Amino acid sequence: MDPHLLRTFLAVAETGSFSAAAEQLRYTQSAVSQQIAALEADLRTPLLTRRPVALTPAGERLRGHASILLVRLAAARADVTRAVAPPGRLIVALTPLAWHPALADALALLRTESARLTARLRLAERDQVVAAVATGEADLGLVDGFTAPSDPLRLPDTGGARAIGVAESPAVVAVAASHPLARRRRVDLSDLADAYWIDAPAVAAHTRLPVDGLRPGLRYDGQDVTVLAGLAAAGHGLAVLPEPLVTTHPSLTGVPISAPRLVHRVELVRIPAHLTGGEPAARLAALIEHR
Amino acid sequence: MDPHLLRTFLAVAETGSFSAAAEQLRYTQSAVSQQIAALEADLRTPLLTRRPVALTPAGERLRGHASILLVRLAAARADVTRAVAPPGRLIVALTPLAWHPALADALALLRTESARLTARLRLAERDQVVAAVATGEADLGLVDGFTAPSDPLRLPDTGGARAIGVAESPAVVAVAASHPLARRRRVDLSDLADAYWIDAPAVAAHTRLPVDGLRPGLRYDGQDVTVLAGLAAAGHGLAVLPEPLVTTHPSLTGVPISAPRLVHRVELVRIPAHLTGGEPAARLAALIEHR
DNA sequence: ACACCTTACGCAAGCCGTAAACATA
DNA sequence: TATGTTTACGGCTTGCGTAAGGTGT
Repeated sequence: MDPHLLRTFLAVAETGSFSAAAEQLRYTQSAVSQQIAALEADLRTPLLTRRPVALTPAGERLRGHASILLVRLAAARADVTRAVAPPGRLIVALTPLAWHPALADALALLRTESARLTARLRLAERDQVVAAVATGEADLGLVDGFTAPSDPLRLPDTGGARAIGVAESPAVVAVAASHPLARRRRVDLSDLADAYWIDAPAVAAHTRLPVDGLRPGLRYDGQDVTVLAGLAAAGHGLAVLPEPLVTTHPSLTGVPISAPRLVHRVELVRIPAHLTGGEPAARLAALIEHR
Repeated sequence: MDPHLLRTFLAVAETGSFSAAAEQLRYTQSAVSQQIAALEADLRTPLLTRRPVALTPAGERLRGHASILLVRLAAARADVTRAVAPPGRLIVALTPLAWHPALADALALLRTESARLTARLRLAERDQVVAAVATGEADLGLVDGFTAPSDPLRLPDTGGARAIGVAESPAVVAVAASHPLARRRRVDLSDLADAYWIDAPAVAAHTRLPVDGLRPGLRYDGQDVTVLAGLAAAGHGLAVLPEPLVTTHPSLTGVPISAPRLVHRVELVRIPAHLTGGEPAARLAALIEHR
């Protein structure tokens, strides 16, 4: 169970191909084959079926562990290595829907305080945001999701990063103004099982909505919220979105959700130990928390 | 950051000696030296001071990460490997104070149900109990600790094990019946900062009591609750213990604690995925939970 | 001087790449 | 037959042990 082997195992699992994984990791196809064979020999269990390449049940379990392990390993390295962070650096990773104008304000204030601050925002998926913070690639993270009111988000276990809620807003079903649903006062999500939904995993992990059986009609793989809103406005399907976002979009109507009780929640992700000093990241975290 | 290197690093950190670590891991002293050197070269940071051997700040941080990583690695291996658990096996790991007669009853009931069940109890420290469950060495774990009422125990992050509370009882200060304190109706822990305490880390992690400055007068390194109670009864010092335990001991008096609010709490540790079936462990968990 | 960690060096095992063999759609 | 994984084999690297060399108490 060398971390090296776990990394190539993950690559194979993700790409679904030995050769693609080899190319991605700059190995030969043969090396990947040997590494997988070594891993299977070590665990005395087949992890993948070949032709087609797919995960066995044991492989599925290993996949979950492996991704966590590799992040924690990187986090450990970052935590030990990180001696003195470059003082003028501030990298914030965030999911698209975690964006809030207040963040812009806080950043602006920060830039007036510290003369030459190089701030950088990076959009990414939720798991990648948490991983980036854990590994020190980002100094701060903002992630979002839909949960029951005041329930924490169920984030993946990754490194020693901690998350605290910083904002909650009502969740609504966003529909085109012309849509019949737009005239409803409120709606129960389970009544909409037959409707078509816009699946935009890179924007909002709709998969995690606490309602099963929602049928995706159109899939959008980009990260731009505007595009998603535009698709909904054009009548391509429904989407659950935070209410403030829908309100600012003229051709969208937000229908309150009667059940299940659902809010859009934003959480700030940070590594406790590394934000005690007066670094820009600590300052920004404080600004966001006590907004 | 090979797991191999992490393991020897931990051994050196624990033993405080390269040669002792080498002996423990069946290496030569030279190999350990080379491994530590490799680790330090990889991380570009000194982890240990030699002569005397002690952890640098970076080493301290790595120690925390390494122990978690190794447990998770073992947990991953166990989770993937564990194909079919031997049906008649049931290993329960527990901390000494997590014992409860109800556990004996549940086990007895289980043995009447399953004809040939080989049950086994293993006493260990709290972290080791969690680790044993995570790695599959134990099927079920019971850990205890002192917290505020209905607060969960702050367990170390180890593997994918989950803990749920199964019992709470009042915490009292146990003193010899002849002790002046025995006549008090109740007592504030912070008033007892000057008293002598019995430090028994293997029985109860008193270090974790939410009160600082308690001065240990006598240290007991065994795991036997009876011995600890006996020491308290003999007047060697005070000890915070669960009230039921003190009540059953004739020569001990339990003085209720007025502040801080404190209870003795027992939690059941288990791996969610592996207890869905009708295995003995799942059965026992259900019996304990719904007692 | 002694205990203990580090360095030098040789050997064995591990690991990757090339290339040929093999399997499946 | 084409695509893609496995096996065979050679060369290089890694990592341990033995033994000699430092270094602080």
